[in-house]
Amino acid sequence: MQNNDEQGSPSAGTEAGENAYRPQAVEAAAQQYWAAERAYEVTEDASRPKFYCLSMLPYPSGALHMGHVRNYTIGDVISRFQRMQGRNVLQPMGWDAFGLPAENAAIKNRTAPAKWTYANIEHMRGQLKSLGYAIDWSREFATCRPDYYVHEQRMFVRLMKKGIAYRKNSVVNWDPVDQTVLANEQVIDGRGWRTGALVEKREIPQWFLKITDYAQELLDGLDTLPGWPDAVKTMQRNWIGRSEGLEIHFAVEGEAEPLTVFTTRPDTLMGVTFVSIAGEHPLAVKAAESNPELAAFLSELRQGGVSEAELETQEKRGMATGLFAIHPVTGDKVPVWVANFVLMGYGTGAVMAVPGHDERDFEFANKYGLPIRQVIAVDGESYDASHWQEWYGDKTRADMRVVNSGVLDGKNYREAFDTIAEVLGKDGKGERRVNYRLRDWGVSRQRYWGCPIPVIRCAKCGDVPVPEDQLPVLLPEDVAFSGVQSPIKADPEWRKTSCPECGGAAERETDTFDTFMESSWYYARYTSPGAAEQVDARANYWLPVDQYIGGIEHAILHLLYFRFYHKLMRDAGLVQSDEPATNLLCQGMVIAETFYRENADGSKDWINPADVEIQRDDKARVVGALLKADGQPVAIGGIEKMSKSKNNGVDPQSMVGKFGADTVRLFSMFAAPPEQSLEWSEAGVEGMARFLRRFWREVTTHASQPDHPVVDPAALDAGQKALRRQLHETIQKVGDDFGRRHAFNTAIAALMELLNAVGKFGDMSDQGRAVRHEVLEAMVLLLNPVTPHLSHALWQVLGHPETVLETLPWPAVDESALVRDSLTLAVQVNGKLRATIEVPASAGKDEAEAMACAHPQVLAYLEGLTVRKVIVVPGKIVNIVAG
RNA sequence: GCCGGUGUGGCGGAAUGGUAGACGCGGCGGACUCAAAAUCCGCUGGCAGCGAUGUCGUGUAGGUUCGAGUCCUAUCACCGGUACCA
Repeated sequence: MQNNDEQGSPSAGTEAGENAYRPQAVEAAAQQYWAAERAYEVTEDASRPKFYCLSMLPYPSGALHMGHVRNYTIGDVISRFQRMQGRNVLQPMGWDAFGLPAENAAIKNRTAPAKWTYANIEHMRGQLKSLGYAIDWSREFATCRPDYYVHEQRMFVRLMKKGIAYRKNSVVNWDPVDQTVLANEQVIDGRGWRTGALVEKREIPQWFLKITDYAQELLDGLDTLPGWPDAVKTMQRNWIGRSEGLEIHFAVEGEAEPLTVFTTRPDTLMGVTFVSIAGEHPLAVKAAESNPELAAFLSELRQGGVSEAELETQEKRGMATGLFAIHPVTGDKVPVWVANFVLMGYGTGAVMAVPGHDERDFEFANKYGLPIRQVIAVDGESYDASHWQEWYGDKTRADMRVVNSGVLDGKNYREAFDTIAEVLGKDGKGERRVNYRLRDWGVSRQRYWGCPIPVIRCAKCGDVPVPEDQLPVLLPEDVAFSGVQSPIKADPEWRKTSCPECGGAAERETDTFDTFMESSWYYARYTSPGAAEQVDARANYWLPVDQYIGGIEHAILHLLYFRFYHKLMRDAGLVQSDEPATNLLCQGMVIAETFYRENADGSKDWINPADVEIQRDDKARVVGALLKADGQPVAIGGIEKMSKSKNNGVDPQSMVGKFGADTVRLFSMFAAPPEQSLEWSEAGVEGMARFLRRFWREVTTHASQPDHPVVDPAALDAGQKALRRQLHETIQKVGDDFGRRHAFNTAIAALMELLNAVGKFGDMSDQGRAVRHEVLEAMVLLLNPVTPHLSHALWQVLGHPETVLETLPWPAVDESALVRDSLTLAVQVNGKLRATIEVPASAGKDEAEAMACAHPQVLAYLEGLTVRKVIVVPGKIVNIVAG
């Protein structure tokens, strides 16, 4: 059905066929040559600067999608560019092979997750290879193989011994019908996605890594990363959430243990009118034992999922426990309430409530009729307990003062903070404390398709790490997936073992690791293929990663665990650097238009953009769309992230088949700057194919011309000089755009402009052909990072032997070619453009000002006005201020 | 809810406080062709004008500046993350 020649190679079968650009043949030849030469396999080389260019490794979901193509093309352009700068470039690839989708596929298709995963890897590797990336495939691995995860297990048992890995209870989503733990993604509107049952919160024991021990270092480290985007660093800072405050102990009537709260606003302590605790707090649980109404409320709070987005958007609700806390300064009794917005996982699970000066407490107090006390005042504002105002909660205002608070009266935030810290400290009722929002990393998953946690549970000895000589703990791959239950949890035989310490009967841990564990250290493993330990000395040659590239959706979790794990490896003596990557580029999503038809029952059938024809009015505005198959209208659903559910994904493989890899690569780099979202447009892709055909034709036509002398800069006429100047300006811009700005789209635009100029340059004289040759040869090299197959072929057309282009140097800028005789300046009158003037390049400010003021159009605007001031920006603009 | 980001012609985007709309797509007109495709040439932000040109214009409302798409304040919409999707 699909005939490539019909759509892809328009000149096939025409007279120009001999000379035509045939991407399939060009790409196959280049890829074969690179493979035969092992062109991109690298080893450590102390004589050259290294460059480690890393793209986030793919999850083998089944087929490559456009997001992968974009990610890996950005990495490949940077890699090839850096090679042409003389660097020893490592660009590896692997597979993040454990994960939930393999289990879902297993349940749906009754296949083993391992089989599904390996088949996907085979398929996707072929797809990646067809795109011609300069990858060192000899370093490839899949994280689901024991020779990969054994190192992760070994690290974990060592971390247990260090006390960094520990076990505690924490809350999960529980599906009461399937009797399984659900991922947050599997909870939809508070119900399990398969069963539709109301989800409950349930506490179970889980393994954690003490990332909070590294909170301060992770925070401080951000200041050592100028090559990371500010947005990512800001998000990580806020996520870690360092705050300085006081931990304050409230005695509770009838209880031996005090109730401890953390607050950043001890200056408002005298405004405390109640204390709020989480539903899971031991005090609340105890109080509920003798209070059926409270018990009912607590069980209501247990309904629903555990995600922060769900918890934080719930209506604020609470109930009195009947308990009273004693105010540490006044000795007053204040009630203890359960509130659904206090989370057991944060801080101490209890907060002091200051409704007068905290907006959430203010709403809560008004809802439940709890007292509100003003303890802060600012100049010229009166306090009204029925309406919240911004200044109530603002501790930064210079004129804020504490009131109604005894010894604190008249003090500002800082003074009151220090005073109360001292007062409470003396009595042992409170102390200064730095708190982090960051919580320890829960690494346990109650799933099958993951790395087994190497722990043995013994009734006598407790949790015992699996001895290192017994590692790896293997995950069986040949399993039947009967229901939703993990096969290793369902199999009593797998669990059975003996305790390494007492030798008695014991059971293996059946939970597996969070898949973020594998993706936290894979970058280090690429440097040390085959190493007996996690990494060897080679890691210190390649690390840190010089350029890391991946989606912005990883800004917090993956990129924080990645930094944390690197520090764990450093503290284990495995690597020497403090941070894993010096530069980070976060690419945007790939999006596309969606189309659908609505069924009688209101459901929607989503139609792929490839099957739809767009209708436009005479101003080219989109007015509708037709299904190609039946010519009948379809509805337009808006532009969204490419996804299976909206059927708006464009298959990279079919695009490569139709246009060739170079065209696909060129479009994905041209259509948008890398950090913005990219809208797929097949018409846009056709434009790129057009550009490459024109370039091909220009080079092959030129190559068929007679020989020419070398360029003699002194002998050039104005037209030849102008083209040569544009070439060297373009070399300068493309180098800067690729190397520093990562503005690939504008680099390509400049190359298109250069080709347009060559197309108009009809000069067939000796020097004309010599300049054209210089331009085309440089363009082949400048385009090589983006369209390496085409450049590989055209380099030979230009008379060179076949070679790996990355062994050639990047074109050099000839500064003397950039010199201009005159410059164009914009002339403004009162900030509005009124004329442009040509001034000699040597002209100074005074000369430019004089010429601007003498311009007839400018004089017309100045009539009747007095010139008050003239601003001259050399080479840019003259602004005449007159009135 | 909270944290971060984005908003410019019909569309993707360009403009690193200095001529808004480079480059590409789409559209319109023309050349070539028996015809079509491909290719090539010209035009293409709105309004007014035959035109030269004028005028408005970067989500919305203010502000700073000789000069603001760019900086500041407020606001709206959309996107990403929110700790078990990866």
